[in-house]
Amino acid sequence: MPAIPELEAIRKTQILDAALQTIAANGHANVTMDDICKAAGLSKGGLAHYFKSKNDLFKAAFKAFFDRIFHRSQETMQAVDDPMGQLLSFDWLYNLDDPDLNIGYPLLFDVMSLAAHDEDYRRIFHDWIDNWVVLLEGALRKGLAKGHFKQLNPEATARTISAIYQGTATRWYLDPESHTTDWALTSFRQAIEGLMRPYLTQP
Amino acid sequence: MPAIPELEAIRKTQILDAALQTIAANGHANVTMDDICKAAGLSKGGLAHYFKSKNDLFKAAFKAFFDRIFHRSQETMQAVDDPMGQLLSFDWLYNLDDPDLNIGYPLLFDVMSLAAHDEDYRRIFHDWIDNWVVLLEGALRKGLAKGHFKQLNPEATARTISAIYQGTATRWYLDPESHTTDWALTSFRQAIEGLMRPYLTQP
DNA sequence: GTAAACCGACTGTCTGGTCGGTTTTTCATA
DNA sequence: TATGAAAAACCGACCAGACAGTCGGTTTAC
Repeated sequence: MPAIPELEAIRKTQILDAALQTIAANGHANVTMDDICKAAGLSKGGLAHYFKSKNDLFKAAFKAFFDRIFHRSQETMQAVDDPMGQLLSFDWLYNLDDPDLNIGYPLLFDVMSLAAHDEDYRRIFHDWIDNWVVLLEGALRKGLAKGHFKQLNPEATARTISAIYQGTATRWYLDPESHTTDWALTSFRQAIEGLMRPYLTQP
Repeated sequence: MPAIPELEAIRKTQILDAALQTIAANGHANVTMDDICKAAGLSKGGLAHYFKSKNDLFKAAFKAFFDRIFHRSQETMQAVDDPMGQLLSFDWLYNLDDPDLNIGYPLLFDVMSLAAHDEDYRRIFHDWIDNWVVLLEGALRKGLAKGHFKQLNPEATARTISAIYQGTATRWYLDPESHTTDWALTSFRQAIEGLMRPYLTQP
């Protein structure tokens, strides 16, 4: 019987947080279980009590993080009312003062490189994308319902918009010397506005 | 004295090719020197004669591949004359029958995840991007000179276009069930055409 | 003969997972 | 409330496999 009912949840998030920090700082390939143990303040055996294997832990960590970041972007988007404004509401992606992002970008790159060879990570990537798409699709449908937009395929367009965000963000994060924040902000706005122009009812 | 003058070059490309195939198939983190030795038909000592360390070999392999793919895209683009056509000439990126791409995508994801933690790989990524940008910039400058385009910043716009390609391609490759080739082709065209519309002289 | 090219057994290190043991908590019972 | 058995939580030494790099020796080319 459990000591404290919430203990398992507490320990698990403690371990997952430690794993995320360590993976983001060093890359998944350079992280050992000992590293995570130290970061989590637990012993090897203690950690094994909660996660069967390194693989299990890593997958759980990635899933947990992308869930968190999704909920956050959902909130940010819902703070905006105008559908077009919602589509453009992800400029917080380009703010490195945000601690989530310093974890999020390395993690995303790790997931992508893993997804190229591992079905489970492909699934994690897929789910993450789908979350974004559902959000953007919501804004597009709202715009259609309000009569701001016309004739667009919400899902396909949502995927395109999200791909534009990702493409711009990748460059901005990995090669900041050549891709300033100004460039990133201007780029995604111009690209998304250009993409949406044919679908606007009031030009 | 060298046995055959060209031997070193032959062996090196032989090893690099083997490394690229193996890395692309398994991911850089899952490749051992023995794997590459087998793929290259050389022994450990033989391989060591040409590359000091795993690190050296991997970096050389990545560089070699991105060089190759750059020359190829250069040729493809120069086969098109119209500047706007040149900007849209990278649809071969969305053809998985192409053996280069089955190597290229996994490699690109590996480089990005490595670049997040290693300066040398950041440089490789940077150089690769720059090659693309120079190509696209050329097309944009040509369009300006010919009077097809106006008022655009060639470098910034080239970077945006290249980011659109990359964002779309990433989705298409890693999550093909939700991102069909049709979607990819339509997406990048719509996004790039939308981006370019304000800069066109003849609408 | 000599140097480059190549071989493959060996070594030292790293690391994930295991496992016997210890501490802590719970709870039934007196 | 005291007690003690049982379960959960946790520890860390240990093991076995994997792997990069080395090195003495062999083959090949000139």
